[in-house]
Amino acid sequence: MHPTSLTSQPHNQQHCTNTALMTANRLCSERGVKLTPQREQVLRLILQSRQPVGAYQLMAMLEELSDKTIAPPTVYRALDFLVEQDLVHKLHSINAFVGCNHPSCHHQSHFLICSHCQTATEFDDDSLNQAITHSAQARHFVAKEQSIEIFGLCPDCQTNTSHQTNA
Amino acid sequence: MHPTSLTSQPHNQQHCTNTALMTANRLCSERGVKLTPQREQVLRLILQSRQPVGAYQLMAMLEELSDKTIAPPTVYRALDFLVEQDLVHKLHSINAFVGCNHPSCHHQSHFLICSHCQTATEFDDDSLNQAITHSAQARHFVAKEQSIEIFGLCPDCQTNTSHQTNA
DNA sequence: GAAAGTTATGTTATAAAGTAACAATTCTTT
DNA sequence: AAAGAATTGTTACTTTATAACATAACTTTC
Repeated sequence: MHPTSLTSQPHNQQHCTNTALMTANRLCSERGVKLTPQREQVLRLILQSRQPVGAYQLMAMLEELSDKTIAPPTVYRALDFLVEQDLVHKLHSINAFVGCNHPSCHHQSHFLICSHCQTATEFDDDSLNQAITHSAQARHFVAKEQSIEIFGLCPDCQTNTSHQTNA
Repeated sequence: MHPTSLTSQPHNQQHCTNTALMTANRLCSERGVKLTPQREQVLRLILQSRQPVGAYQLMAMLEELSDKTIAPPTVYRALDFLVEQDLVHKLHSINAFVGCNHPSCHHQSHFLICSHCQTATEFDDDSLNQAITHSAQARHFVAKEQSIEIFGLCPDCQTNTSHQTNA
């Protein structure tokens, strides 16, 4: 397993989150930007969630935790920062956010999103990257950003054909 | 050029739209579903637009044309139908809709979206499809749908570095 | 061809997602 | 301590999308 992983597998969730937060702190410090308590809190909530989380879900969680009203800009600013720093990715198809798997290097990321349990698995496949680069070049298109989201059934949910959400 | 193309290149726009509408009508009839005047109108507006169109833009256009109030569900229902029938694709990153290039076959589609002129070019690259299938399979994931959106600069906007929107 | 069923559309209201603008605060630097 | 910059708080609003129910239009079937 990647030592700086920011996302969860069904093992030691708490440990992973902590490791990821430490990595995030280190990266921000190296980059001369600030992972303020508020930003770190949002990141923690995203990391602790098994599924991608929506901005308004995060708002509700923050309100629970702080016992005061949180307005949308508070969350969106934190998210903007985290996405900017590649600590979090946005899944456009479902308007939700997930922790980045390997935030250390600036990389292209792709997602497998399970339609059944909503788990999003990040992956970064070289041949896929090459295919994209090649496709773009063949069309004289200069590619900058990408959003690659694949829906289907994760390994667990293929066998568990039942109604459980795996949540 | 593909005989059943539903999208535009900077040539005979009107002709392309008409051809695409005929194809759409044929397909719907073959499939036993109805391309009602309202649905066809929405499709026409999408086809006639050079850029991807938002739902509320379509609403405004419909109001202009019909001179009466159009409510969101009217547009969204038509869009749902058109997307369902693969006559239109939704670009999730920008919440906008584009006509499908080759609606005849159920295919995977990918998009190059120009950050400068907002033009969305649909393409369907075999090696990219294979890379995706391979990536998914390697992770024991059963892929069903996909949303592949690549942002960057289209050929025109690389040379035209200026402020014009190419619209 | 009228009654029943189905599909499509109209209408009202509201939910969900995201941002603009400005005020207050805190953190930094001098 | 004062000035400047970054962050957070607050209010209001925009944009995107859907739920729920009423009405109208097609389509069988008898």
